Amino acid sequence: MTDTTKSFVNTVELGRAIRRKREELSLSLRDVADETSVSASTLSRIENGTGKPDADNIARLMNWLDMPMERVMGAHREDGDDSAKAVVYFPHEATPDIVEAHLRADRNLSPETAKALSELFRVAYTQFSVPGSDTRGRNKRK
Amino acid sequence: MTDTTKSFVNTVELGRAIRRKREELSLSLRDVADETSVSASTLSRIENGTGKPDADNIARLMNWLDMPMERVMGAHREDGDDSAKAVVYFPHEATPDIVEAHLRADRNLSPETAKALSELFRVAYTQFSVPGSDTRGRNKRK
DNA sequence: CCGCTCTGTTTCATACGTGAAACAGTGTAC
DNA sequence: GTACACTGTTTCACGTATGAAACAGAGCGG
Repeated sequence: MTDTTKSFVNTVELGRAIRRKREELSLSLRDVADETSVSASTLSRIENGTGKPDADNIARLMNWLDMPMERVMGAHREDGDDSAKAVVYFPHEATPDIVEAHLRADRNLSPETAKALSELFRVAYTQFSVPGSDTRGRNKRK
Repeated sequence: MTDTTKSFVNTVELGRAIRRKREELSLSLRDVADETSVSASTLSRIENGTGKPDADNIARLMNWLDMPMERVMGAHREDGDDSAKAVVYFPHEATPDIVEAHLRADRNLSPETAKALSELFRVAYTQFSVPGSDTRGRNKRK
């Protein structure tokens, strides 16, 4: 199930980002629909992570979010030495979810900071993540 | 204004890039199909610019091309340069120093977390940094 | 209470992208 | 010749993403 070689488009992340920004701006689904030319129904499905959005719609929404494509369409394959791709090994084993949980659990942490850092971590992680699987101690040497 | 009605996915550019690299490597469609998990038929259609590929397939092929998503999705600029490097634009204006200052100022934040996150941010930032946000100038300039 | 207007969600028919397989060439060997 | 192994292209049944419209609910004014 956690086959990273198959699922390239992180629709869940996209959906959450959209909902977050939309609620932040107090916009309705139809408002965003008007702005992005993505129908409200499709928008709802995307926010709820149902199905896989069309490429055009993804692009439109990424544009609306002002979010880099790599954030959602990050593809890391485990093929050989492509030294061009930077790989970072994070201190301790940590996944975005774990970090986010940590930050969220830290009640003394200001919400903005927690959010920003969580988002930051996710960006960096999805970009640099070790090709192996999740929290396993297997880090691939280059 | 935000004429999002335009097609964001430049399939023609993608198709040409694939064909170019494929022929450069003297690979058959089925070879690339094996490498990318994209069927040869779909690959042929993409190379010929027929239809609009699935988001997953686009991501797989971008990965195979080692080409940034912006090249195909969103505002694409005409440029003969093939410099393909992953670029991440962090949300909001944030430099490692600013973030570190924030973390340091947040006294309620556990020191280890603060340190780890600060370090993490610096690593990610220096890796991905978009020094001038040079060529794009689309927005989010700094 | 009854409309009215907003919200997000969910049918529903349609459109289309998909991969397997069939097809059409093109060499190359025997 | 005619087999065989390739190539790229296209057909075909199927799955599914899509937007319009219908739906369910909340809030509000009359």
